[in-house]
Parts: sequence; structure tokens; C-alpha cells
Amino acid sequence: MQEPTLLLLTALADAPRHGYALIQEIAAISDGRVKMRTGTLYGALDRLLTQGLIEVAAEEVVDGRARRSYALTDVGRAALAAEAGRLRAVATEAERRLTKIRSMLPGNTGSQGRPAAGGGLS
Amino acid sequence: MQEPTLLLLTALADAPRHGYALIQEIAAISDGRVKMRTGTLYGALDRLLTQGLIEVAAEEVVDGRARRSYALTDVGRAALAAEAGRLRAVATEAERRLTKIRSMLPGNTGSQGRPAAGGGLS
DNA sequence: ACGGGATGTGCCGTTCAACGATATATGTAG
DNA sequence: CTACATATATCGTTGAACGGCACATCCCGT
Repeated sequence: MQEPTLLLLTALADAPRHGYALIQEIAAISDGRVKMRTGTLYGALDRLLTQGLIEVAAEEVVDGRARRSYALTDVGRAALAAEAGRLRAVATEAERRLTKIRSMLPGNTGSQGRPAAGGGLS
Repeated sequence: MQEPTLLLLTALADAPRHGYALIQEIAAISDGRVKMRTGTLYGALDRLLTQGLIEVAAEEVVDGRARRSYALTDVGRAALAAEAGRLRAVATEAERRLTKIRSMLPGNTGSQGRPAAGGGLS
């Protein structure tokens, strides 16, 4: 699962939303860094519907405009929870390793000064 | 940045490693779920070298076999730290939202009464 | 009245990372 | 001597993400 898809499911996690609202919600979640295009959105929505991770929650007409709301299914909720947990684990491991090497290098700003790690073969 | 790339940088975060060792390290990090293929590995390695996130740390011959070790650059370390933080933020938000809706819906459709999964931030 | 921006859904072609398969080569285990 | 682990590398395919476009309605400023 890629990040745009993850963000999409996250945006649907607390309440059903329609396409355009999802774009804005995703921008909010990602602090404005991710501006999802409609091409990505509806493609992903289509795929997620097929995969059964989301479902159409409502189809209404507001001010003459069709508005289709999507919601997470139980399967989608489980998938999102699993994905979030997995990602957190990787992030934690990455940070643990980054800290580890830092603490092993005495006063090193680290420019090019790699510790002679090369030596330790076999 | 996709997950295989993230895993790759994570595997390099504490020490330089060569290609084959990276495949095994990634399998270990991901608890055996991700078995990176050489096609993905060397393609990604090439790309990351071009992007300056990693560099060649050593080129040696062991038992007649060439062995090339890669290491994170400062840029790579920074990129990995940023990516890990960002991913953690998304994961946290996803989990917060999943918990939120459960607690807000009294006797809702949710077939599985999954009590708050601890929401543990680390 | 008119233009432009926000709201809203939907399609299409391109790009590029990931992937599976394959090739090459050597040392070790059976 | 076959099979497997180690080790690097290339190739073609797939598919998600992406930018751009088309369409339609409403609201605001001018």
C-alpha cells in the first residue's frame, strides 16, 4: 500500500466523506504537503471499492450537484489498522538505528567520516 | 518514497552493508514479510546513489566474489529521519481516527467491538 | 452580466518504482 | 556433481500515482 492510499483510508477513518472533501482532508492530515489530484483520487477510490476496503455510503444531490460519499468497511478498517501499525514499527526501527549510530560516534558531525565499519567482514 | 526504499535506508541506518546482506536485513526488519528481489534492490540502490542518499562505502573482493558496501550519506540520514517522522505522524493520525469513531458511535454497525487498541504513541 | 474561483465527478496518457525472471560466477554441503 | 547460499547485475512487465483535461453548478467580485 502506498502513501496516497494510506492517506485516503486515514481520511475516511473517522467519518464518511465524498471525493472533493477527501482531497482537502488529505491536505490537512499531511499538513498541506500532499495535494492529491482527482486522477489519483478516483483511480484509488475505484481500486479500493473493488478491493472491498471502502464502500459507497451515500449518493445525494446537493445544489444540483451529485455527491457520493464513501466509507471504510470493516475490512478497510482492519487493513488501515494493520498498515498503520506496520508503518509505525518501521519508523520506530529506522529511528532506533539512526540513534544507535549517533551514540556510537563520538562527537562526529558525520560529514564523510564514516567509522571503519568496512573492516568487520565475516 | 515507497516502502521498499524506506526499508532499504533503514537497513543502512546503523551500519554500511552490501547488496545481498541488505536483502536479508530487510527481511529481518519486516519480520520476514518483505523479501526484496535483486531487481528492486539494485534499481533502488542505483537511484539512491544518483539522488545522493547513499554512497559506496567499500569495494572489496571476498573469496573471489566482488562485494560492494553502501552507506547512508548525511542527506540520506536526514531524509530517512524526516520520512520516519512523517510516517509515524500519519500512522498516529490513522490510529487516532480509528479509535475516535469507535468511541463516538453507541452500539453502531461495527460488528467487532474492538476496544481501543491502546493507541500507544511511543 | 460576466469572469473567475470554489465545488464536484470523471477519464486518459505518461512516468517510474517495484517486481519477477534471468544471467553470471564462486564457494560449500551433500 | 548436483544443489544451494552468496553475490552482483540486467531486462521486460505491471500498476499506482500523477498531471492535465473535460464537464457542470454555485458564489463572489467587478
